[in-house]
Amino acid sequence: MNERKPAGSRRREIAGAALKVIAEQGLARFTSLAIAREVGVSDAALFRHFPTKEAIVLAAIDRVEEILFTGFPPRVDDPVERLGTFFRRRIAVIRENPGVARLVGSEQLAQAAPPEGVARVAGFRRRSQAFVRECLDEAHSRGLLADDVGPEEAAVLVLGALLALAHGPAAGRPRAQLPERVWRALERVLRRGGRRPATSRPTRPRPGPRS
Amino acid sequence: MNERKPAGSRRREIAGAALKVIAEQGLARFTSLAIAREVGVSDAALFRHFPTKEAIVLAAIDRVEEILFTGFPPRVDDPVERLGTFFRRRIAVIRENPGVARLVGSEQLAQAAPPEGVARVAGFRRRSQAFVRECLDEAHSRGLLADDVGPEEAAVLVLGALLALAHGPAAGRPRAQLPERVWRALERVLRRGGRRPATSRPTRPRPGPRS
DNA sequence: CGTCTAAGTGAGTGAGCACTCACTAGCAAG
DNA sequence: CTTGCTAGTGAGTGCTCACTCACTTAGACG
Repeated sequence: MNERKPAGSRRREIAGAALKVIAEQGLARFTSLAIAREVGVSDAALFRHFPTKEAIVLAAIDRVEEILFTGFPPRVDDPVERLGTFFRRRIAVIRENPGVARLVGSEQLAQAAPPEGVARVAGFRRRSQAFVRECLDEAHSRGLLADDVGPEEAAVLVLGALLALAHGPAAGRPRAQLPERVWRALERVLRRGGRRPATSRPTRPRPGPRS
Repeated sequence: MNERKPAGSRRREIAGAALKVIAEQGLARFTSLAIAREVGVSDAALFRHFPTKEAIVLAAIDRVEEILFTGFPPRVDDPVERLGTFFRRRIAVIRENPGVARLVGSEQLAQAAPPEGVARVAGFRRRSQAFVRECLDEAHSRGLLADDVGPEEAAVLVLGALLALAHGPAAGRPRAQLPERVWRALERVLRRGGRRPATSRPTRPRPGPRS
């Protein structure tokens, strides 16, 4: 028999394993046996901690929410800079948790989840989109946006860049700073007067605090 | 017994039905029975025309290629305008074949396909990305690009916008012109001198010829 | 018309899956 | 140590799915 663990910790472990399997192996290989092997127990053991496989998926969705939305929304005054902080954090999250982006972006989680879970994942997307829109609307009404780019189009550009960077290959070394360059390009494009020579006042690098 | 059809036509019909099922119902409901019901025959009949379900998926991938890459690449001299033509065509394709974008963008097809198919779908993405990069590199070397946006960043913006528009909701009426506005914003941002007051010389509306 | 080919069918078959159950055994408290 | 609790197990169970097979019959052709 395998090592025994208290229920709470096993639950988290199982949810994490589910996330890992679905992210690394895809839906087709996302079976209770695969989850169990990842944890190192028999498949029957899973059902001591969760009533169904769907419940495991829901717990995995909880984990995704935790990963995506800690320290959200960033509290930064300037709306464009706030958007930049969000952008960089999302990129970091995607880098550190490969697969999570693919999960939320593609419909894979939705396929495995009960309707409740599908709705929650859709909610994650809406929440991120709404945040981007709000930043841009605020920037617009404060007169910070360049006037040849409406906030609606700007939102598509920002969200799209995020999607493109997330779906791209795991970003080999030479391309590591690409996201940063993309954001700087975006900021120049979005900010009123942001297109003065590139030395104007670029974004603060913010090595800093993860709220 | 059902109406009999010659083999070639049935094959195409089955591939199309597979595409429809996988796009509309998702991977979980993508079963041979579902395909068969879509066509209007029994599931056993499918295997008169294809040796395996995987072979059906491969045929569906052929169909996707046909849909995505007819009239590709556009033959337009100005690289930015060429990119615009591509952008608009892709948007149109996505609009007319809902689901196809989700298929290629998300990993759904990959989950159902044998490795050969996965590679082909990855090739579709690479081909589109390479085209975008080539347009932008050419524009750059011809001095057409604004000099505060490198071709690499520009490619992320263009591909991202495409992704964001494709993944968005099926675009209710009021938002119908959003893709056009997004492209115009992109063009202003990319072109050297494209940011003179918005009345300068925006994109030609091109009501015109589908090559 | 009769003949032959092959598209179509209903009833399987075996494999893999989520989930169950009777049972084992680690661990905490008395 | 004994007792009680529960995490863990191996051997199922029933279900769905891809695929097969013996057979039927549409329909092209002489």
